[in-house]
Amino acid sequence: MKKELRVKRNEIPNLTTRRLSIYLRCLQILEADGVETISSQEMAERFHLNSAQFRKDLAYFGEFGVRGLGYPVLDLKNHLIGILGLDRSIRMAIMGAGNLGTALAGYGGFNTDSLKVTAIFDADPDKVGRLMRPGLRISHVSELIPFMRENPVQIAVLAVPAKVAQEVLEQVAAAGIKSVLNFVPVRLKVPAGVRMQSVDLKVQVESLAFHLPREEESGEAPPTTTL
Amino acid sequence: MKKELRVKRNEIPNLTTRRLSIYLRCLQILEADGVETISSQEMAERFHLNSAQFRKDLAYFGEFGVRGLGYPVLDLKNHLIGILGLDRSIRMAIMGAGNLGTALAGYGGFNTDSLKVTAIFDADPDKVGRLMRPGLRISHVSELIPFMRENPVQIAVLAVPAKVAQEVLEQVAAAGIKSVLNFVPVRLKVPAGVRMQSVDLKVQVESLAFHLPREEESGEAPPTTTL
DNA sequence: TACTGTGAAATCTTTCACAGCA
DNA sequence: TGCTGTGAAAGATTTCACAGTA
Repeated sequence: MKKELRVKRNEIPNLTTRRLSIYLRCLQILEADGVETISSQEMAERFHLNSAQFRKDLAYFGEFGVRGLGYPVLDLKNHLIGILGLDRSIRMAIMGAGNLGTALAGYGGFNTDSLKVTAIFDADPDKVGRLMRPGLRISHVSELIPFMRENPVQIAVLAVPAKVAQEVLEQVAAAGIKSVLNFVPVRLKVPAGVRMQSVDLKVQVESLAFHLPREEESGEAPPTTTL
Repeated sequence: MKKELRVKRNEIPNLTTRRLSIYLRCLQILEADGVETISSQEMAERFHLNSAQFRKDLAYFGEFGVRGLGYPVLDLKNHLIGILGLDRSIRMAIMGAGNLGTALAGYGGFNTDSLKVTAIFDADPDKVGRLMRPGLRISHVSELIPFMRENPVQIAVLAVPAKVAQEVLEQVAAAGIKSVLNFVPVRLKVPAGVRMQSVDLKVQVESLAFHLPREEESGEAPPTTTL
């Protein structure tokens, strides 16, 4: 009784979604290592995961395992690619050609088989026209809407200065981009119909700072790990 | 009855910790705007937060508000700085002077009053010695331990190639660094006594991909926002 | 009066533990 | 036998709603 997707897509826990992407990465490693079948237990040991969680996460989408044996690596990998929607080409535009925007445009994880950075925009006329790498020239933000008509992108990456972030987010939404990965450390009002994920590097560091040992304290605080 | 910290530090929910850092940022904006007092309700409206959550998050640490009035902005800001431990200097080392490492070394959020990037390491002899900016020269990884004796850092940022990530993480731990912000998209075994936060950019994008509309589907999926 | 601080309820997520199948 | 798939329990987090107070 192998069904694809047993509950509505938006009922899948957010954290499950993220783990799928991690599982996919692990399976790709196993595939490269020539492993054909793996049990949830072995998977957990090898990649520091939780075996029950692994099984339950997958169970939202169907029955991919074989009782008594485990999961067929190649098959499960392909299923995950389908579930995540990585079986087609996903194009991304980077908004902001600063330090971070430039690094992200060249980031390996954003330039894979399915994911592609196909555009980068900036407001600075000095930067516009510059070639980031063969085939990737910096365009002016005002060209976003005409660009989208020729070469639609599905995801925008926000890496602009804080002052203009809200404005650029609205332009992105107006251009019809529905998914945004935001790196700007500012509270944004998300336009209706847009899905936004924020990566806040300063928050990450400050939450590490919170747990740093302090002079006034004694006693050990047992550290833990996230993600 | 104003106590600082009513429960043990490691009993504070992880998500609360992160929000503290966001609250601090909001308060800094309010301070710059000359706002002296703010209610949890106003706070929520202005920054798209949840007012009950704001109150409850703060309640882990003491009573900072005035009933009938709200919270004194300056005072609460200073409390949060103390709670997060940003009232002292926190030094960070970037491991890996590639694309991302270089961008992070120059990232504004990592170079503030309290946070400072004071070192950057790489294994490539061609990069070693290069000056990233005045006062920040790329060192060879093998110099990490002697460097730590002279200029201890509290946080390491892992931005090295996946193949060497585990090895570098262990070197970092051996050098006595207890907090790691990891950008490498790989499952790492975290050495005992080390706290690690991972930022996985590919996972972020793929979880957006998961929710992208598909050809085979009809019907609207109402999008939402994280963080 | 207009707010905070907070128990209690609701919701969400993880983990347990085992029935059932290859 | 050795595993998966999954209800049910436990645990964590958010939200409600209101007593209490400046």
